Amino acid sequence: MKMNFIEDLKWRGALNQITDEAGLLEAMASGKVGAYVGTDPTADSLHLGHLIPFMVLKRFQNAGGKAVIIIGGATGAIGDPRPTTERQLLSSEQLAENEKGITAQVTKLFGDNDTRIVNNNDWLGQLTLTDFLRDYGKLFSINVMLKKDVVASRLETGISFTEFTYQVLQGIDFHELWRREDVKLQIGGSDQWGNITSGIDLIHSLEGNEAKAFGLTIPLMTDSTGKKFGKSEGNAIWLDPKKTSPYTFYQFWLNQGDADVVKYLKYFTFLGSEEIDDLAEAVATNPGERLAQRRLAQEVTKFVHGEAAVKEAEDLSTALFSGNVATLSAAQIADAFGGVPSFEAANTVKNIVDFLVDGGVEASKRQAREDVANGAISINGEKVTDVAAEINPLSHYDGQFVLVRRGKKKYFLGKIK
RNA sequence: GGGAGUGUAGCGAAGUCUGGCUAAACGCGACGGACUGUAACUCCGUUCCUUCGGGUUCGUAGGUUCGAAUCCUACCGCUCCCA
Repeated sequence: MKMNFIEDLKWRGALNQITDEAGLLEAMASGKVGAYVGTDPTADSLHLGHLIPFMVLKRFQNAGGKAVIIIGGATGAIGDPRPTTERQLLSSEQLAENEKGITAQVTKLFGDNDTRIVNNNDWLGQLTLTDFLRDYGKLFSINVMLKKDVVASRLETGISFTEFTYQVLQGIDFHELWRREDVKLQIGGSDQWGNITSGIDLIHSLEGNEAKAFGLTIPLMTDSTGKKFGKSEGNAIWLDPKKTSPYTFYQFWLNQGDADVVKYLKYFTFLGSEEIDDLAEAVATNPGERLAQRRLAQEVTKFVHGEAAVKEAEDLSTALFSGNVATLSAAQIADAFGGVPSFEAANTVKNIVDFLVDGGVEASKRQAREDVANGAISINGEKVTDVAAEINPLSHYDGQFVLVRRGKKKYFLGKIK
């Protein structure tokens, strides 16, 4: 049985609020309509949190819609208010750099025939202050703006006029896309509800109450322990392979707990209900197999980094967790371990503790000594427990590499200069 | 402008009255180890640096003292109340 776009989202647990479910389905049925997700260039890469609305947009596209993505060059210069504190403005250089990075990533994820990627600086950047106040400002009621959750929470601690205005800009975005790209739906995280409804209200003001415009938000993602999703050891998981290697990315998904994996399969993959039900069954009957985790890791890594990256990540995982790394050749090391954090090492014999600290594997000598003494350190596949041990970087792999393992599964690759 | 608080290790939070036993309780996080499914739970260890002698810390700068996170002075930051 085939579910429609909304039913599918509900089944996936990916629907938080929607303005007019029946109206949206009707609009989708009566012709090709567009939906958009906006993202501000607050960093030079997207992370897993950003992926959530994009996945929904992709589903919309798969359901026959047109996908539009706004890169918020202009809104990013203003800053979407956070519930607690004012944002630090980004420099225009930083902003430009972030825009470049994020545009490239989005293009990689969505860059096909049926996707439009636009930058709101193209229209917001042209708007003069007086036009802004006359054409749009009149249509926004301060009273309504003050009631938006984010603004209300900030009235206690203070909010600048700049950030207060953000919702107007996002409203203009929605209208602009409505006008020029036939976009009828805006998709965002649950914190975007206020901004989305601002846009819908603006469209109604400008185009009449009959104008079709819809909004949809996605629930905040948390793991089974209630923690915010998407961090690994305190670090964000980035989509940029230079910031988070495909191997680390793959491992992040592979290591998800049984309690979360089915939820994530629904959220982050395009697998259908039968297949996910089967995987859920596998988790219940044979959790040790981790069939669901493996499938999750494959699917998401494929979506973000491509088929080849999946194979590399799996090969590397196999090498690290089952193989004997000491027997690998230098070429195999170079080939397989590209995804592991690396450092430069001198070609001279060095004490193990100094070697680890100099390579950035350990933060201090005290820590290094502790880990060595605890048997947490392996060099080229051999455990080193003597704090006084000397490391000869040229002893393995044709003198090109030193493979360091800290703990059970953290690897570092020393490249000999 | 007046008044009352408050500032301690990554975070939270004791210690301050009654100076030394305090490199500083405890919790969280983080990092290791055992167990295991490259899990979860649980358990154990570590968590300022170190040439392992010691060194440098409790907002900042001075002062009192044999000795200060603890007492005094000034300054800076934050919070609350009144105007």
